[in-house]
Amino acid sequence: MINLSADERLPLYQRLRDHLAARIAARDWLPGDLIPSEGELAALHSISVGTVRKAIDRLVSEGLLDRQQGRGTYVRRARFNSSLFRFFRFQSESGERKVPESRILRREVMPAPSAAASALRIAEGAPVIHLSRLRMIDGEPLLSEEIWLERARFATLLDLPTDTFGDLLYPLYEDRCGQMVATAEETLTVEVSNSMQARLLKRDAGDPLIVIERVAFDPDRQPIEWRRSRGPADRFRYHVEIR
Amino acid sequence: MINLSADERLPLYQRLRDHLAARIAARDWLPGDLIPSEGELAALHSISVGTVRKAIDRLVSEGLLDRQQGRGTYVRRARFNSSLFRFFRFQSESGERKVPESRILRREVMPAPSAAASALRIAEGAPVIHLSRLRMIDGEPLLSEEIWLERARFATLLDLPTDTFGDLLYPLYEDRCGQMVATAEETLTVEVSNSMQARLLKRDAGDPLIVIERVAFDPDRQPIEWRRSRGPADRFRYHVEIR
DNA sequence: AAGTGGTCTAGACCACAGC
DNA sequence: CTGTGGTCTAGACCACTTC
Repeated sequence: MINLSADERLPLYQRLRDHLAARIAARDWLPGDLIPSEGELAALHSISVGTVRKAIDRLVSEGLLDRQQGRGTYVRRARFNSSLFRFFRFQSESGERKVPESRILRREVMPAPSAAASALRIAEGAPVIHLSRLRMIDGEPLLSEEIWLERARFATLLDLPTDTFGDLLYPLYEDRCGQMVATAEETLTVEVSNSMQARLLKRDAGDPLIVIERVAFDPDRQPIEWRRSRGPADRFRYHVEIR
Repeated sequence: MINLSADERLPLYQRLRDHLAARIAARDWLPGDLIPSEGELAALHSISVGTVRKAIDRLVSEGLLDRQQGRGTYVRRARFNSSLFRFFRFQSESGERKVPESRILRREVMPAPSAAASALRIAEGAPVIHLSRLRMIDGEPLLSEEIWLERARFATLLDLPTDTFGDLLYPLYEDRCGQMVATAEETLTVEVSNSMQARLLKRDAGDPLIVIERVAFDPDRQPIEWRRSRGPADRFRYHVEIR
């Protein structure tokens, strides 16, 4: 039997949820893996199957797990197709969505600026990796991104040539740094572009930009990445359902 | 005992969910009302409490019900305090949120323009009520709204002086027209203001605007209102959680 | 003290996947 | 056929609200 160590005042299913989330975060099970069956988990922790079900229900609704009747319960593969598809429309919507091309413009280690430090919950001035990146579709620039990562977690990124990063960062984080993005929070605002941003995005200075600030969390709810992306507002479109 | 009539192949909790949702749509219980306790519902339909709980869980996660431990389960009040609070920030965030003042600038009956007709799923040119409305906080204009309503449903609005409409339309729809808004869909884009919009919102022509197009649905999922609102982009802020 | 929702258990049976 | 998740039951005890 394995102990659920967390705060005893919390309900059992909550503690099991946290325990499972931690095991996923620790890459005990990788995305796509089958986790133990409900019965096995119940026996393992000496709790009832109903309680295990409730913990798993939570993780499914949080998007970490995926049930399949008759087969079992899987760790879900992270599929953040990036903010691009949620927030921007493309004229070239001819059928399939393409993954936008990415170009890393800059990579440096620096002391964490205060906004990045507070988003990542680390000390101001602690060493971070800063990336500048431009994302394009059909050669047209759509997002200019500034990305901050705690150096301790992502040191292996520094050994890799930036032109081998590929078009998506999150798979790179998983493969190279063992860091998995599970959820994220984004805040959108509108800004007027300065001349540098305008040049990057091939717009005119003074044109409106959408600014997307994102904090990405691992399955343990620790913030691991902070980024600020800017894209031309004329391409922006966002749809919500409210209830 | 009351029969859950729906398709017998569906799980019991699903059929109960549908039954309860229908009773809410039929205004059997009004927003704010206490529904019968879990035990009462179980006895009423001769099913077990666990099954009732699961049905109620669904409705809670769909936003139709609201549980309060020790008190009971309530029909959730539609609290669309307008897009204002979801999409805009206020400097005067000192404590409580105020309901913005509203001024109806214009009310007319007209043939439905094609965008309104397709959103409301009525014939193009069918008679609709068109309202223009300005929403302000502390005297500062924040949203300029154009609203379209099917005349058949909302005819009673035409008998009411517009200066008695009050600051919120949805309570008015409920009280005067028996029309209840349950859900909505919104699409956000960015536009550059023309001189008329700029004057209304006290900005300069050419300043960026957030455009919010909303279709509001009744509990039966029929569209009942279409509106297009414009607000100054410098006040815009939107937060999403992704998973 | 009585009534409500919240947690937890133990077990039955069903539906589906895979051998 | 076996093992998995999905549905449903019946009942215990806890935590909170109200009177």
